[in-house]
Amino acid sequence: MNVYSISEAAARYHIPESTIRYYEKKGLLPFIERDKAGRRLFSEDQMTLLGTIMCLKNTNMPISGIKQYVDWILEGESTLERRLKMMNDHRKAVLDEIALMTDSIDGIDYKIARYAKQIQERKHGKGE
Amino acid sequence: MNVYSISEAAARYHIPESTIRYYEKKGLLPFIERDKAGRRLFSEDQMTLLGTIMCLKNTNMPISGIKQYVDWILEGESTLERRLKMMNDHRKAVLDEIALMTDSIDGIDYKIARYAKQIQERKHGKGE
DNA sequence: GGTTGACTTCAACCATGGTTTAAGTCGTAT
DNA sequence: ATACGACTTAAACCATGGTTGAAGTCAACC
Repeated sequence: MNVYSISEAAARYHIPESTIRYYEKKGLLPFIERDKAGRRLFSEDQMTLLGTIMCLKNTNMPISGIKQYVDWILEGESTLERRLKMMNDHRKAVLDEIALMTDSIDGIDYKIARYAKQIQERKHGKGE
Repeated sequence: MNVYSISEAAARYHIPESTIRYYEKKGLLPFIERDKAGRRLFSEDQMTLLGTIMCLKNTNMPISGIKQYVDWILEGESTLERRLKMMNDHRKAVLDEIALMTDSIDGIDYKIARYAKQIQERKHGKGE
């Protein structure tokens, strides 16, 4: 079984090592082995978990929510339904957030159009 | 010219009054008049500005960025190009963020599919 | 004329999500 | 043997974006 150092994990997900240590301390990355010098060794499974954590983080799930999710994974099969519901609820929340952002872009586009027009008008007005 | 109270402004944009006071203190809402009892009176223009601020906030522009934008508005016509560029840059950043979220949803969907399958399998396995 | 409701100010407080710093350990290359 | 780079810990520090509390003012209703 291949293992990875913290710098490899950090590089793979484009995050600082300090963030990974912080996540471990918060309980998002349980059971990370160490080599005899005390350095973290990430298994393939833990890299995958970190990938999942990044998906959740990228979609603005709070640390506390991610922690709950990881705790349910550790608890085993009996939490499958809860995990499924959590992911489904989260998916919905993310789609809502994207919709809000998309709507807000319309307001921004309106500003862009107005500024572009005003700048054009000012150019044409020059020298008249 | 119609004017609005802070509670009307809060209701219109679904935010707490405390947030509006906070935004004013941060310089996002300049020149708000008061009645003789010291209560804020929002003009139609200021309500519109608050609407724009909410668009920027909903798309995760930091307060400092919104402040810069408002300062440029106050500075007048000479900042039109800068405002246009800012809105264009922001638009691009928002689209990138939406793309990242959309990609992350794929990871979540994968989990949803796996959990749904595992739950199904467990059901069928029961009683065998 | 007293109470109620909507507002005011200012400062203190809070959660979130990390980042930074200091001091130290280990393995390897010179 | 020593210097270097990669790593470790724990605690302190930081920015962001508000929220909350105390104490007070004012207009209007009973």
